[in-house]
Amino acid sequence: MLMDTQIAAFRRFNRFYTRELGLLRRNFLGSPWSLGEMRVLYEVWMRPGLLAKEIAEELDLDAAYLSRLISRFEKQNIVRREPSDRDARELHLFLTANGLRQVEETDAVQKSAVSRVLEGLSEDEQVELTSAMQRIETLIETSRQKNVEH
Amino acid sequence: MLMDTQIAAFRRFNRFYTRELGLLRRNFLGSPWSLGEMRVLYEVWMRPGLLAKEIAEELDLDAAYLSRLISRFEKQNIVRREPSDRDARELHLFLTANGLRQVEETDAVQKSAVSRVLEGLSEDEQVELTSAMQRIETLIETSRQKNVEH
DNA sequence: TCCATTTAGTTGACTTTATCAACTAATATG
DNA sequence: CATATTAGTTGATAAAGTCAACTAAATGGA
Repeated sequence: MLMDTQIAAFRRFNRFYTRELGLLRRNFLGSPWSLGEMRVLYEVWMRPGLLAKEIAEELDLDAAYLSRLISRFEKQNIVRREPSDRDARELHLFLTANGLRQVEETDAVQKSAVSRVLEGLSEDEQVELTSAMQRIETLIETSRQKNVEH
Repeated sequence: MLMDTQIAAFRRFNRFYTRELGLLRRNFLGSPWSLGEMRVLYEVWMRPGLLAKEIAEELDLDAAYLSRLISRFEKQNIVRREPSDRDARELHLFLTANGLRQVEETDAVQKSAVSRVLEGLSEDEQVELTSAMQRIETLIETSRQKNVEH
């Protein structure tokens, strides 16, 4: 059984990538938002009209925490809440024009942070890197399926 | 230039793996420590006699925050501080016997959490997964070298 | 139709995590 | 020796996250 080596490699990667994500995170400075805030805005950006509840599920955030985040975004004129026609409890979320502009700016900053890493590699290596990432996603999803089935 | 696709894939992976690490994190429940605490203890475990300063650099933690973490560990009889002979400002850190036992227990829990993911895969896939992880580490390190040079 | 239950979101109180600046004591350096 | 630097601590806060109680609306029977 090679399992033990595999486990060690897996965990080493987790430590490595935690640090790596931490480094990238510093690059978000310049952006006015934390990683968590950015991910909420990213969801609203990608799927306009989303409900808070759906974001909470997607990102596994506490409803109370999220509600406060969104209130703050609304006060700052970044996000707009729009009552649902079919269910008055629901509030659909949208970026305001102002919010869209800010999110796009931040997105560009993050893009260039990632870009800087890729630029340190040859084109072949770039493909290798992102292929490896895609492979990991696929394999972990595969494993999750198996674990859910049972 | 494929760059844009690469950037998108890279960032998708970052989002994916952030979530993934978040899930693993929940599994640490059962362990009495947060991810940050665990990483500090892990450092002391792996490199007995370490200084707080070295941990702060390694994990990029605030000195004040770390100082308090360590004080708490000391109160809980998990970590012991030992003044350095050559420099009285320095405090070498060690796990106590009690601390060692607890860290080992937690380590086993984490191992089995990772193990569960691997078990959802065939042996070939397991190797593929951890190879992809190692490849990513190597490539990102390579890129870092290039970026540091300049 | 009524009533119990569930659901989306909010609010208050609180804990944990993290940051910043000011500080002490020890060491290093010119 | 005098000044600057360093390891670590402390106080004051801020930011992030959690939990329970709550409101208002919708749902699903009996």
